[in-house]
Amino acid sequence: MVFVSAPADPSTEQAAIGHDPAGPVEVSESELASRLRLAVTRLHRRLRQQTAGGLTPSQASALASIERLGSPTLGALAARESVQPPSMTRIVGALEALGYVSRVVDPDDRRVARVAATAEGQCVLQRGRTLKNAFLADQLHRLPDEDREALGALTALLERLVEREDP
Amino acid sequence: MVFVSAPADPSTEQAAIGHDPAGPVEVSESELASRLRLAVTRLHRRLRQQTAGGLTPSQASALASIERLGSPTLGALAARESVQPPSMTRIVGALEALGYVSRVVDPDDRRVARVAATAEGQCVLQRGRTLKNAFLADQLHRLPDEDREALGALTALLERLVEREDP
DNA sequence: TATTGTTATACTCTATAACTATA
DNA sequence: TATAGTTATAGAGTATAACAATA
Repeated sequence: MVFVSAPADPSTEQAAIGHDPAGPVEVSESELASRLRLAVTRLHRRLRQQTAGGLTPSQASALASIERLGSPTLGALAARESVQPPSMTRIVGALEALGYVSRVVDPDDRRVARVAATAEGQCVLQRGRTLKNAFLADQLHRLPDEDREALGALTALLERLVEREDP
Repeated sequence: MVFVSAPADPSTEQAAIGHDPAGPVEVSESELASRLRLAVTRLHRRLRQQTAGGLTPSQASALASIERLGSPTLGALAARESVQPPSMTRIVGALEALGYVSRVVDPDDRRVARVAATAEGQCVLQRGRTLKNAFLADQLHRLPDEDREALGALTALLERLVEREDP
């Protein structure tokens, strides 16, 4: 059982999540897939526009993965990010130019390039600075508390969805 | 209160949402915004790859909005999709070439172009055909039931988030 | 003159193919 | 010969600026 909204007060649940006054709805897989796909497409577009000052979405995502993975090889990073190696070369190149990551040739196998976040890169990550969160954070701020909490739980779900290996 | 799995390491994450042994986690707005942004970026990338056979994400999204709005003007559609008018001109042009929408000059104000889905376009929408849902539908199929239900709620939330007027 | 949409152009992100260097 | 990464090139998708048609 998942508590989407505060379970103690079911009367607020309808108001919080979705528009359907009939309450919880059976959602078919394909319809849900379709809606989720559209929502992700649009939200991504909105987020892409918040370009001023920070990293691009790809850069931010890669930087987060770099820190999480430690010192991944460029290939491993590309796989993790669902991107081809040449694309990752460019992304990492940009991050390197910004001073947020460093490239180190692996001593054991000199074909391999390992990527690590610099101190400055870690700063950027930790502070979540990028200004690009402003729009989202503002939207989240306006949500009812239950919705925001639910969104936290469900974002974790989204994350798992993306991180599955089998594409 | 919502019980959220620790976002730090998905490989150790629990199967369903509510059972993190570390206990409840407070989710700050900015951290949540950051995680949601990354998740959306990555998921969008994954979905973008399912290109075979169907519409591009932009086209699918626009087509869905066209049907929902009835016969929107091109400008209204652009606003709804968070895209500039020139971009929408291109997207609609592609959909028109595919035979899924038709452009009609508004008789009252001949500057205005109204866009409507053709019968074939509505077919495409209804059948949710695009093959591109395959990946997502498959992933959803593997989720525990509770998670899938929760995801339905999340999607509704996401939709509302995107549809807000103030950018 | 103001507004709606289009055309022209450029930038970002990503992909595939070909190449370099190590192994 | 096989592998890791890079360079070269091309194709989406979107943006801004300049333009056309209409009001």
